[in-house]
Formats: sequence, structure tokens, C-alpha cells
Amino acid sequence: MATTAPRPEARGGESRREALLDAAAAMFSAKGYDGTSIRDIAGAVGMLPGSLYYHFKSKEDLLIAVYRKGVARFEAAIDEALGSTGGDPWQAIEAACAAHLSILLDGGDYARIVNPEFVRSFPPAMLPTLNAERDRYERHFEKLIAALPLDPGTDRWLFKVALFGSLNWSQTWYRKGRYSPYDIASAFIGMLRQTGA
Amino acid sequence: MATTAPRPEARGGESRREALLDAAAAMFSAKGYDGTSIRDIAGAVGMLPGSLYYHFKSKEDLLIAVYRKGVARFEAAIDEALGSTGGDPWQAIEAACAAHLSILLDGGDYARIVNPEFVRSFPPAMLPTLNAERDRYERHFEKLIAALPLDPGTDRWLFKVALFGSLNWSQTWYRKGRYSPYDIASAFIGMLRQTGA
DNA sequence: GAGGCTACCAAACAAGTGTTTGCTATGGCA
DNA sequence: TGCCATAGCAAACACTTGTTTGGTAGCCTC
Repeated sequence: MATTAPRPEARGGESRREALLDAAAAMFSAKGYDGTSIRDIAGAVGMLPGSLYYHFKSKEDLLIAVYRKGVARFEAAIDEALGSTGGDPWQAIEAACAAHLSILLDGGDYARIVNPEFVRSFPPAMLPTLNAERDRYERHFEKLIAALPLDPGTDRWLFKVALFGSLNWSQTWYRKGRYSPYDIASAFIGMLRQTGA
Repeated sequence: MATTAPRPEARGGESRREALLDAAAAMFSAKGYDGTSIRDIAGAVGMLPGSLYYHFKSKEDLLIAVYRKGVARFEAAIDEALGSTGGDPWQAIEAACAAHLSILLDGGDYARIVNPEFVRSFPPAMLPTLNAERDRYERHFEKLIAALPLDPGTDRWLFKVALFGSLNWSQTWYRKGRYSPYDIASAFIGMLRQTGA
């Protein structure tokens, strides 16, 4: 919970804003956007509700900031994963999937918020802003899929949504222990791999 | 919206309860559980908020009733689909997937509510009740997967969650027109089918 | 035609919501 | 020493929420 905050009581500049973000991410992911009140979030960092409005101009503004941080984590993870992969396209996409899963499943509270099905519970007015953010991320995968040697008849777009479905759905059933993110990525890609091999 | 209601102004017995369920399903699926108020639902059928409590003892009670109807639609659909299939296990699961998708994507408002990611936005106390309902449904698919001739190394449980992920995720991207539920089921099973064939 | 059941109205209740406002203690800078 | 931005407190505002309560019009039955 307490990140590496300098001192709790310090009149600390950027760290207070960061603490609010952490608290918001934790409570949004645990109780949903509507289920979390400004009072909850402010209270979690020892602040009064009104004071939060010094740092964020609205509750929606706070959510957007949390969401952006979430997407950034995913992007950083696959950037790193793709940096250390050879030229084999199947190996590349497996690495990207493993990175995606490791953030989705063990990436903390920020990651849980990026799930589109979670996003549906947000105020509809925010959807365009948030989706644009996520679309950019998904384009990395489209490139990787374009490089795969698939059967000629395979619809690559359907391939993408099938893969993304399997990956993102794992949030629903995943529990720590039995499978690692890498196990899952390897198994899923294995099931799809026979195609054209 | 207006189903086949007898007469709007009728002091109608069971049909009024049904009308409330329809309105609740529509609004829950459109604006979420928290985003929908008792006043919205009652107003949609020309009722005052307090009157709704004659038919349902609480908002949660109403949600459970809607959810039950949703699950029932899925079960009826695959029961029917499996009734008219031959002995080929791949054909059977493809038919079940198509039935599942046709309800998920074109089955109206009730179906949208059954999605586990949607359920996460409900009051946590209701989760056990709702999940038990859904687990029973998923067991149909486990049986179908058990009958598939897969590679020896394939983890059938992971196969199930991968397939379910692909299917249920389609709610996120599906738009009427381009692909039919049957197209999607056929393509997804096709991608997984090479295994052991 | 009296009683009771069904289905609903009308009005309120208490609690919680996001947000605004006015004010103040603190610390750096000139 | 005086000034000003920072960061937050304290208290209220206007509104919405799920729910309860008391009453009542219409119908069916005896």
C-alpha cells in the first residue's frame, strides 16, 4: 500500500499526488469506480475529501490519470520483452503475450483497470478518451500477428481478437500459484501454433 | 422495448413483473448496475419507485432475477443446439460455441448481464449466488472438451479457458453485420482444431 | 354488500454522493 | 520583513440513492 513515499506527514509535492493515484487504483480495482467515493480515496491517504480537488479537478480526471498509468505499464512491459527476442515471429508473439499477462495478472491495481469490460462501468463520456489510449497499445500486437506464417485462409483480425480474448479473460480465473503468466502464454500460443507450421 | 405487454394501463398481474424485469435488464446492460436507479426502472414502465417494492423486495433481488433469466437463455440455446448434432466431437463443440455466441451477441439485454466481468461490478455479497448459477452452465462445455481428441500434452482446462475467453471477449468488439455468430465460432474452433487431428 | 386481496400511489426518510467555497498554516524567495 | 505559491482543512451545498410507510382504488369471493 504505502509505496516508497518520502514521509507520510511531509507536505510533499509530487508524492501526495502519487499517493492519491495509488489509493485510487487500489480502490477502483477492488470496489469499482462507482463503488469508490472521493471520501474513501482521500481518507486512505489521510486527507479530507475537499483537499483532493487541489490535485485533481474531478473524479473523472483522477480515473483518467490512473488509467494512463495502467496503459503505460503494459507498453513498457512489451517494449522490454520485444527488445530481447530473436527473429522468430512465434517466439516474438509468445514473449509479448507473456509480458502482457505478467502485467495483467501480477501488475498490481493499475493494470486491472485497463480491462475494457471494466471500462464499461465508467461514465460513458470518458470512453473515447480511454479507448484511444488502449487502441494504440493493441497495435503492437497487430504488427506481430501480421508477421506470423498462418494458413492462407486464416482471418488475422479474428486471430487477434481470439488471442486477446484468451489472454484478457485469464483475469477472470487466474489465481497465483498453479500457472505462471509464461506458462499460460506458452500454452495458448501452443494451441494456436499448429496453424501453417 | 415494449415486449408483448397486454395493455400499458392494465392492472396486470404477472406481466407487470415481467415488464420490470425487461426494463431492468435493458438499463443494467446499458448503464450498469450502479448507474441504474430504482426510479429509472420503475419510471420506464410507468410506475413510481416505491411500487417496485411490491414486486421485488430489493434492488439486489431484482438483479438476481434478471441474471437467472440470462443464464437460462444460454442453457436453453445450447440444449437445443446439442440436440441436433451428430457424434463428431468437433462438430458438437462448434455448435455449442455458435449457440453460445448467438445468445451472447444477439440475445438481448439479459445475456449481456451474465458476463463475469460485468458481474464484478455487482455488490460483492451477491457473487456466490450468481457464480454458482454460471458454473453449472460452464460444465456443459467441460464435457464437450473432454470428448475432444487433443494432443496428449494439451491441458484441457487451459483449453477451456482459452476458448471461453475468445468467445466471451467477442462481446467487446462485436458489431452486427460483418461476422455472424456462426462465422466466429467456426473460425475460432478452426484455429484450435489442428490439434491432434 | 362486506371483507379481503392485489397492485399501486404519494410522500417521506436517512444516508451518501461529487463538488465548491473560504480560510489558513507552511516554506521559499526577494 | 513582506509576499506569494503550495497544500490542505472545515464546512457546507445541492442532489441522488435505496427503501419504508400509510393509504386506497379496483376486483373477486362468499
